[in-house]
Amino acid sequence: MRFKIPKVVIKRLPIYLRTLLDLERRRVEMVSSQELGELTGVSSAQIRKDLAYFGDFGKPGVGYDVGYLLTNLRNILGLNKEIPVVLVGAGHLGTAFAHYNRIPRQGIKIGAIFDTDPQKVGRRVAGLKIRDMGELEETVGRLRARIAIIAVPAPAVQEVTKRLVEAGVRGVLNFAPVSLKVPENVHVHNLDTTLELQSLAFYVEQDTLRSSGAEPRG
Amino acid sequence: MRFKIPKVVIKRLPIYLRTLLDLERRRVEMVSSQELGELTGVSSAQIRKDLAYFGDFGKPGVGYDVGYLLTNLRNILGLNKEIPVVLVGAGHLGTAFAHYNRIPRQGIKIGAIFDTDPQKVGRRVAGLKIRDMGELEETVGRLRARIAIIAVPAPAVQEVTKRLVEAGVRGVLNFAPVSLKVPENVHVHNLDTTLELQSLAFYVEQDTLRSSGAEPRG
DNA sequence: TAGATTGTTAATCGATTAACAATC
DNA sequence: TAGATTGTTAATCGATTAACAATC
Repeated sequence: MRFKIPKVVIKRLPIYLRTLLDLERRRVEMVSSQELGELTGVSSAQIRKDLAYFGDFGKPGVGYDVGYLLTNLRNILGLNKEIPVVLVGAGHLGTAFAHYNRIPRQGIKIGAIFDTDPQKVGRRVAGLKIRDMGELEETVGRLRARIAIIAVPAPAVQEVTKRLVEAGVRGVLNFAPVSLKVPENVHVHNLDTTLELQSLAFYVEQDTLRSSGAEPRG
Repeated sequence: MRFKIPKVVIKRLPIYLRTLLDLERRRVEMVSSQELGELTGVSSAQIRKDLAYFGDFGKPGVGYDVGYLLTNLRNILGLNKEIPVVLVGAGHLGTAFAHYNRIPRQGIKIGAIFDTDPQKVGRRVAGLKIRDMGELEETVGRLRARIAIIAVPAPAVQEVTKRLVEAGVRGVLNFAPVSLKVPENVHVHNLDTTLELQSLAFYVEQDTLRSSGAEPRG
């Protein structure tokens, strides 16, 4: 990249991608930043600015070609080829994830599933055989997996992450409520239901207080 | 609240809460903003500023009393009492969520689980009987549930949300990859694995290009 | 051409960091 | 008291919005 792209911009690109896929499915050929803004909830100015970090994809007076912008977004995000990921943990959450991603989306394909439980090892989930954790390093290397989804109990997450990183993983999607320590060349995205629920509780509580006429902290 | 609290601040409060719970478990009685910062990855100045939105909880020269700050954070987030939530969808993801929250954490307690599938209705998940969607409104009302977790297929999410909101729900945790339309007094938090994976792909791809010496877009 | 919409610059808004007087 | 750390103000940094010349 010629200069640093803000993280908020990268977070929005998949939203644009999803919306454009929907437009493509509906045979829409051109879209303006205004229209895309209404569909995504992002301002038109912001969309134009976000896209301009990566190139000039639009035509003044016309808008953006849906197919052309889709191709470019896929290239930017690195989704223009198959991306093998490994899933660690075949509990309820891991199983849910495996089923949801049974069919690869935008190149992202689960290449292997691991678990420690001997009862589970060898069984199949979403068409994939559950492997023993002992095969982790070898499999990650063979698949050249750079991304891992971690759906193991919180106490095991740090150790699993360490092994994955040593095996070559550079991006981790973590579902456990822990702050992972990783080298700075490794990227962690957390999906923490507890944090989201607790912050949701704040807003719901606020609204309840307000509507009941109570006056917090004077 | 006397003035508007930034959303980023509210998102950090549960992180402080979690870390303080850990300190309490380890019998630590006092903590400085500096120490809390090292444990959470948030700067000490930011922690002091965040907390100061809600009151003066610390003592100059000493720091924060762990128990006292915990109590206050619980009060701020509205977690000082039981918070009934309903879970819609008893598929893999809903089941994972139910098992993880079998024991209430910080007051948040699953009060009911719903599904449309007649095969599932009546069966038990994490000690709770799965109810038919027909009971949704009545049950939400009876439990006075203000928060719902939605773990149903994407095409059903908007309709389910509409019914929940009409029944009194004001906060929604949505796992499906859709932009929910809700009245402005309803809060939606999205946990979207697809978006997180795709943005992760960007960073991993970048690093791969950089380390291989390739030069993107000149 | 006339109308529409881009890419980009300048203005605004908001959040983080630095610094320090107050105070335990 | 001397040392430490808070709460808060001012300075900095970053992201969003507004506006418009360029151009299809």
